[in-house]
Amino acid sequence: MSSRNGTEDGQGDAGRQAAGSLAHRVPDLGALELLLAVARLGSLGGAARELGITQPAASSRIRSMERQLGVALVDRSPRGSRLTDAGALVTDWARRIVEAAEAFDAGAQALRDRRDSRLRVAASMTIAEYLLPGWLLALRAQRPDTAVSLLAGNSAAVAERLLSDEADLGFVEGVSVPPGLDSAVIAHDRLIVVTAPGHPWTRRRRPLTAQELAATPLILREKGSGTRQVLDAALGGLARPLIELSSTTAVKAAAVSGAGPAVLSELAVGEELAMRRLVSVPMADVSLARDLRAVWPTGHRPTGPARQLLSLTRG
Amino acid sequence: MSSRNGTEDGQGDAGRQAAGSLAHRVPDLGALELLLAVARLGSLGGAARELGITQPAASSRIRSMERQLGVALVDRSPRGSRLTDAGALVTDWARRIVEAAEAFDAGAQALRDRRDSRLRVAASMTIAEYLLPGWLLALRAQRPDTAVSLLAGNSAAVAERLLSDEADLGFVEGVSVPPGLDSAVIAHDRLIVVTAPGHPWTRRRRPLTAQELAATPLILREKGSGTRQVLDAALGGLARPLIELSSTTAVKAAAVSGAGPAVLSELAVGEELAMRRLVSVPMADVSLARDLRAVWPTGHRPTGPARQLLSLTRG
DNA sequence: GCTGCTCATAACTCCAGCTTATGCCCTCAT
DNA sequence: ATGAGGGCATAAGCTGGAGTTATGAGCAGC
Repeated sequence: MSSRNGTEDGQGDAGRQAAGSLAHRVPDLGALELLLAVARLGSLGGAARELGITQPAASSRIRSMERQLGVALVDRSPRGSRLTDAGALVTDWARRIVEAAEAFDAGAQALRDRRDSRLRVAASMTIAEYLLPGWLLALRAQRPDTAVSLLAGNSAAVAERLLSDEADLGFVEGVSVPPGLDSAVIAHDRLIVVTAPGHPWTRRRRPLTAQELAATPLILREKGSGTRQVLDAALGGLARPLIELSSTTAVKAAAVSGAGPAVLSELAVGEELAMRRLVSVPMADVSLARDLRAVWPTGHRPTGPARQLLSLTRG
Repeated sequence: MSSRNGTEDGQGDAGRQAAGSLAHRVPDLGALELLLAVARLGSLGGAARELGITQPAASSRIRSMERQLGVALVDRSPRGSRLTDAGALVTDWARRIVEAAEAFDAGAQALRDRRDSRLRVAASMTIAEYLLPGWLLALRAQRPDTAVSLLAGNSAAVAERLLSDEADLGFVEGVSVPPGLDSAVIAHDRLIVVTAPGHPWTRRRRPLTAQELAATPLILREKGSGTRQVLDAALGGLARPLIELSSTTAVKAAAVSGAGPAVLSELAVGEELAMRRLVSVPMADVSLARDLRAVWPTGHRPTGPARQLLSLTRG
């Protein structure tokens, strides 16, 4: 498969794993970035230069990654390095991790740069969690020098920040727009009913009715949260809580563990649905759609970086 | 914000970053896992126990993560630790990275366990890249003890493995099912035309016609690839290559850099579209849909783990 | 045959993260 | 009140991984 490299590969004791949490079985970010650079540049040394390390460091790091995974990733030759078939696959999977890390970084940086940023954003939790990092990344690609600060809170907090001129642009997910603000719909979201696989509702043949939903104890966010507001409005204030939890994550975890049905934004459960950790239960007559809106103080149309960010969120 | 912790936070020199690639700005996987455990258990010591390290190690690691990010993440108190608001957000972003890492791990492990696995899967590249890791993760959740091996290749290679009994279940994306195999459609995919933002096609008011597409030099996969087959069939074998590249990734990279329009599976460009690195160009009269199919030797209906994996891929 | 690209190996340094040992704070039950 | 126990912090010492420099070897093209 290779020329002279002698990676030795598999067999050894690489078949086993079990030991060590993820961090011991998955190469760290630096190694994954290096792998992507090698894939792109076709050379260990070139990749090393790009990352500001020396060639032997890169060589050794790739080698130890191959040992860790038990798979040969690159085909070394005296005139460059190409990915093996397995390496190409691994590189694609690695790219996913790196992209998630980039989103993390964009978000974390916005969280850190509290004041004196060129663009101050206030957003509700669901948007801050699931959408904003991607937007910030896109913004950074277009304007690398724009420092962005982020403050996450509920609709009222967002409105307050905007009106006191502590933020330039806000994002909310409520049913109504807080007074004193102009808004534009940037996306749509829908609440869906989910349960763990195996729940009786997953075997229903007819969609669930609002009455049934209202009659069943549910895992819910606390009163006052955007999610809960929409649900209560749709059911006429009748939602019966089985438990009330204060974060989307906690609700998901409870639902996954089989505690009962939950109602959540479809943004929040994409991964879980794809992986069959949760199953969506069709609804018949209830409209749980809600708009996601960008908001700003009446009159103060977004300009400069705020306008640019806004334009990124459409589509 | 806290009791006595003294994290000191921000200011220092945390506002700046720029230096160091991602790996220097994003905590490593071990730290992120630790953070998730703290969030779940509400205690540093508890999280430490779960990960098999000591309490001081956990404490110090969380602290250095806070220093790295310049944000206080957990609120320490003599009776436990809770996430701060910022911490909750960071934790959600971290979960994305960890989930990508879990998919990586599931895939890598399948790649390593070449022979003597309980379930041997052969899949075409697009499926192996984008869908299989998630399925393997779901399978592992249900049957942690099932060792899976993965071999990626084109449709012909998949068919060959199945027919020579070197694989138990296959996945292909071609237009036709190779002879000797039974199949079931498990999902649908569509090829879409994409360009970098700013390309003239992104400002079109009418959808693109097949003729226009056929008349324009495109960034394409090489002849023989599943993607190219579908495109050539849809256009009547007329696709004009601007360049031919041998991996989806290379095509994407070329398109992002503005080299020209490309035709790719929508599975492959989800991230790029969301982030506005690429823009989709609507098509008028061409049907670029294709089925993704599970395949197995005629007669040999999947049983055991193969059947279970198959059931995970539907829906 | 020389030059320039590639990669590998060896010896050494350094730091991040781990451990053990210890102490303070707070709560709860006796 | 007072101890027991859970939770966190600090200090000192160890270790391994990742980095460095220095050097050698394979292959291409002039």
